[in-house]
Amino acid sequence: MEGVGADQAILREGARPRRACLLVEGLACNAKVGPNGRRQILAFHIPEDAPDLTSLHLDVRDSDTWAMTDCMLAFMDHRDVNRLCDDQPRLARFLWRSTLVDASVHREWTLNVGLREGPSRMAHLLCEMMTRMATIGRAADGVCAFPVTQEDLGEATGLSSVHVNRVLQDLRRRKLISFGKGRLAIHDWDRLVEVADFRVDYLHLLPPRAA
Amino acid sequence: MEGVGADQAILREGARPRRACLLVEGLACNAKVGPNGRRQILAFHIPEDAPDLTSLHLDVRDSDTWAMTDCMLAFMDHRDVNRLCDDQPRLARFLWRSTLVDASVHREWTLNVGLREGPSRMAHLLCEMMTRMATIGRAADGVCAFPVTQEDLGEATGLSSVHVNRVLQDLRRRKLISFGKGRLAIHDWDRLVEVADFRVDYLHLLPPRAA
DNA sequence: CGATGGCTTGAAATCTCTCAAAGAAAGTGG
DNA sequence: CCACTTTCTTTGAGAGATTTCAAGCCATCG
Repeated sequence: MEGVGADQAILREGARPRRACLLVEGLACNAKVGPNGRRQILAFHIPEDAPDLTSLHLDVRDSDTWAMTDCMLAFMDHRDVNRLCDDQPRLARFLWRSTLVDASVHREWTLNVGLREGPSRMAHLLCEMMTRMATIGRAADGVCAFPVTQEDLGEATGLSSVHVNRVLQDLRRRKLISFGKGRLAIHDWDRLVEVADFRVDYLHLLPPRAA
Repeated sequence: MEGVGADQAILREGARPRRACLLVEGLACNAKVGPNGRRQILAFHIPEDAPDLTSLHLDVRDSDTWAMTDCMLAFMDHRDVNRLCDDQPRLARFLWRSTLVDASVHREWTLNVGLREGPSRMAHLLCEMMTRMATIGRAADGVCAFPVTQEDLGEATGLSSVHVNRVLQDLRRRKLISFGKGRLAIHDWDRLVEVADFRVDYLHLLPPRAA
């Protein structure tokens, strides 16, 4: 278990990690810097995510992982993970599956950035975050923590921070959401989903286990 | 081995394939339709690609796969693939790895669409296609087949077909490329790479095997 | 209390889109 | 082989979304 402070790098592009990590607490993101030094956020990581299963079989990291808040991480050597996977095909399949879900989310993000316009694009991101937070039991009554700046939202959606501000105002004016002070509240889920064109399938959520 | 005609669906969103497929010949793409019925192409598939390893561990397909030209496909039952993987960890790792590379490509596409502008975005796509075609031995002297319409290019880059046309004209005028009649020629690789901000790492190409 | 980082606003500049039409190219059937 | 149809490409021009630049505001923190 290790802590990483807010705005610190967890993993850098070009690194060759020898252990896998699990995000236990905090908010992190996966990002790349493009031309003109601008950053594109490619995914957000919330607790229970494994932000770097990718390195299990890809030598060199192709993107950065940043802690957006103070984070707590758990680690396990690749060697051990691989041994476990060899012994327990079900575990291997579970981990593999989770990387496939990540890929599916990436596809949806490409679509999001590629053909939805501002408000819809932002709405989609917010729907996704709320859904995922709910899945790990960290959302209640349409409210969850989402401690990012408007600039971060811009980097995730491919919008300028100025435009993010205007888009958020638009969504607020329509009484769909509240956002501020690290907190996201969705006031009208159905309408937001509609604005976002949010179809949850791409998250490939597992059916809740019987209790 | 099965053939699929141009513009036919190979796999549909919502399907639950029970076999994996390998593209032997032809050009295919992975795509989703967004709101307003527009299509976003998420990846191109060339021979030797396995366009649907995803279904090996994800029950329901989250995107469509289309044949862009006549395609030839080889199939193998998931059951058999899984059995092989259980017996041969190296094969399992190879297949898993290949899905991780797909994810990496998706990340780069998100960046591409998210923060590069028209000409750069198009240039990046063309660099990627040329590199991948060269990798399977299907490019020579900066020329390869790329039988897509400008509309297709628009769907892959998130640009309108009208704008694609103008962007292509721009790249042609700068003597960087030729494109037409299903053929792509890159005249000045270095400058195109620069325009594209193309850094090949994300493709995670394997070092060529010793002969 | 000053300083810093984040949020908000306005206005002009850009890029990209849409609409509309015309020109090439390719395929089809007689 | 030509006439015809369809699909793809090209052009122009106005509309729209989004960006950039610039400034001011507000909160938080040391």
